[in-house]
Amino acid sequence: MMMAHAKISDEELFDGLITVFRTFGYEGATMSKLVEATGLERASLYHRFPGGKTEMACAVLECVGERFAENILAPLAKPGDPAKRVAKMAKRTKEFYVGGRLSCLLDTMSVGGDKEQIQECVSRMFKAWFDALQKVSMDAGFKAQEAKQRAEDALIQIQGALVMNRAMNLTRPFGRIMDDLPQLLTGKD
Amino acid sequence: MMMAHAKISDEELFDGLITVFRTFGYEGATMSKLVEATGLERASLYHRFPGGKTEMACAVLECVGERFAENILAPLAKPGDPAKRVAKMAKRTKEFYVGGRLSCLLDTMSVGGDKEQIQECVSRMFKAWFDALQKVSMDAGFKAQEAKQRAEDALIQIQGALVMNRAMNLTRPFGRIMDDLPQLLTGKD
DNA sequence: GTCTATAGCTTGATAGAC
DNA sequence: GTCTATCAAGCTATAGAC
Repeated sequence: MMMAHAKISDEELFDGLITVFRTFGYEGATMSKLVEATGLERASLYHRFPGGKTEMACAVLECVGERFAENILAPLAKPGDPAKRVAKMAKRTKEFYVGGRLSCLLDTMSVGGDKEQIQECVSRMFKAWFDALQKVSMDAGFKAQEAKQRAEDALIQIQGALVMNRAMNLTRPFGRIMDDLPQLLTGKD
Repeated sequence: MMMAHAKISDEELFDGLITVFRTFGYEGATMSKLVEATGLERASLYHRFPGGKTEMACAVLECVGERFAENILAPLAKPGDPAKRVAKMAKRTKEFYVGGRLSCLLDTMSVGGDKEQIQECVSRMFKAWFDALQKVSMDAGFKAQEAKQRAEDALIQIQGALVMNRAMNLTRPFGRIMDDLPQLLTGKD
């Protein structure tokens, strides 16, 4: 029996790809899993991404980077009280990772890292995240060096909490870390 | 041409297996890579681990768990000043992860986690690590609840720093986190 | 206890119809 | 732009010689 042609939107397509790459990492994200998650056949995925799995992975990273910038980092650059901006960012981050139950794509995609192109994408996106955190910390009155360290600490704690959640199924630490972010980045609640 | 029989010690064998699983995760650790890293042929690996890749992964986790308990967690349970014990633990941890340049096996092995047996191993070993940290924090005078939170924070920061190092090639945060561990876990330096 | 050789399946990727 | 059908290569795992 012939299957109905699945004409899906870019958003649906990327939702499927993101889920697979985030859950299984680059190596674990097989074409079969990507086909199942998107509803498109192999050849259709290759039509959209002629560079194959590597191009899919990079496109997925870029897509998540854009969504992250719009939904999570944008509030950090708005005017107003830095502590309130960070609180908003923390709330959005909690939602983005579903209370910590989802892994970070940048984490899982960096495992095994023998594809230079992917490592470069991951590194660049982490840098954008870091810069946004450092900037809001400086807006709160911290000098560059102090703000840099606080931004590092924030990223470390977010990533660490997500790892602990994946490995031990602990959701509480992630929530606590998120709630403490305004204090960490701005010195105030 | 016939290859010389490679009779290697259990330690050499596990060194090879650990390196591959830690670097590439469970999915990325292919038999070819394991063969190359250990110097044994496929069939010889299956002779030692009849359960195949899954059994190898579990054995590797147990082996690392033992080494970790002996070299890193043991100093925590010795008599003496808790802050000094933690400092010793931190020093050993730095060496274990080569200044942060190596990933944590528990992290990379938990990516993709569709093998229940492996997830159970990872979770159990994290628990042992956590318990040792909580205990030394209680030895330093903190009540159970406070010590639990400090142990959580310590694990989160260690894991987070290792992720940041892998993804962004930043070694400095890991060293700083390690140096701050005595303060975090005991309240003193 | 290690090896060579191979089975059977899945992988990433491509050709060509519609 | 999606599909079916197929490829060569790589995968996990096994059989059997020494």
